[in-house]
Amino acid sequence: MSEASTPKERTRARILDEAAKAMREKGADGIGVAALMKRAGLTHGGFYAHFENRDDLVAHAVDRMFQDSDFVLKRHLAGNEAAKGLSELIDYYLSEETWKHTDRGCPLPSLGGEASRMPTAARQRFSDGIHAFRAALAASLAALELPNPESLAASVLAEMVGAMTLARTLDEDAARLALGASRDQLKRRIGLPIDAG
Amino acid sequence: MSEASTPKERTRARILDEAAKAMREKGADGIGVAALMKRAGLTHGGFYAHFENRDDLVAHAVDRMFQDSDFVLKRHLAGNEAAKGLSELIDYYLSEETWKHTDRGCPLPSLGGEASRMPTAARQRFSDGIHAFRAALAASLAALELPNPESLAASVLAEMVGAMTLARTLDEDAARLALGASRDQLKRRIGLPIDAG
DNA sequence: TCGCCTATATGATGCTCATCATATTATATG
DNA sequence: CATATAATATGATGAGCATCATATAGGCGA
Repeated sequence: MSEASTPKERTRARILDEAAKAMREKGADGIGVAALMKRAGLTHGGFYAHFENRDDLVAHAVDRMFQDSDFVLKRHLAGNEAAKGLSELIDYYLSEETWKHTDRGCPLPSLGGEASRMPTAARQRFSDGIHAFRAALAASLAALELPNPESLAASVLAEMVGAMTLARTLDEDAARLALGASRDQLKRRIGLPIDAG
Repeated sequence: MSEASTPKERTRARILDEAAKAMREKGADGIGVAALMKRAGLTHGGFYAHFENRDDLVAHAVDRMFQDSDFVLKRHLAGNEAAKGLSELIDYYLSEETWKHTDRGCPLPSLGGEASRMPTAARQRFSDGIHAFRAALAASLAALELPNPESLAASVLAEMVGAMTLARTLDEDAARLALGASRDQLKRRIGLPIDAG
């Protein structure tokens, strides 16, 4: 997942990978230091050679999550015509695959609500991640020559995050409906064709 | 806040009021049994005379939160023309007042992300609350004779929840922009007039 | 006023957690 | 092969937690 030069850096990256997965799946407090280190194939003692304390870990884990998110974002938006990129991104972000795999990709649906209660460093990472996501959407929307691309981008991002948040608390059938509704409405208001399905 | 007949019922209601406030503010795990009972003017021992265990408390506290939310919902939507009611609801739900007072009203922005990780009883309460919210929106949208009111209602709810979730992780200036953007875009797509401001 | 029952308080138990001091293993260098 | 240094392991400490057994207090019928 993450490459690094020294063995220690590789170990640190492994810890962060596991933390990023576990926290998206179980919440920021959902995994303790000992359990996390075990998942990384280590014991709890070595933890403080890699991080100042648990808060420091959380902040860097949030970074790691937004790296995943950015990767997906760029995979769809970059090197695609704007309309196609946006359509693909909406379909992927609001897919049943994404619904199922709570430990991957964008941290906002699973941890967005907790972000405001996190220590400053982690919270700042969320803030930066949101701005970057919104800016990427705004650029694509501007390319489509839609009016107020900045405002529309904020609105689109809000709906994407909200729809997945809600869908994840619903059972599978209700989630399917909610996700489909937001995929359709989002494409409609961006002026994209709506595929049957 | 809540009335009841026997003293014990009044005590229980007080505990639930405090739990509902504290959990919206600090997260579902943000307050322990002892601290909660102290906020209600009691000590920790009596807790189990009112609730089976902590999970039971959480489930009923979520109920209590959706009662607050429903009250606000109906205050705006009922006994108002549909257009006016929706406009007021959007303005209130996405207001800076709501942004500040994390311990009041709808639990979805603060706890929506955690809901999927809660025990079944609490999670079911969230699911019911979402359906009721969506149905109320759909009824108002249908009165406006908009196409696909059910789908639109799901989409509008998603944007409302997502916008407040994101705004709460942003600083005040960025939050103001995000909330304003979603207020405008929501009204635009519902065909409501957009007030200057 | 006396005793009963309901509601709340005290105190204890066992668990999980973050953190740290110290020991041990692994790696690299001479 | 020996030694120094870096990386991880062991074990302990103290705090906070949910839960429960038991004790006390406070209102109500006699």
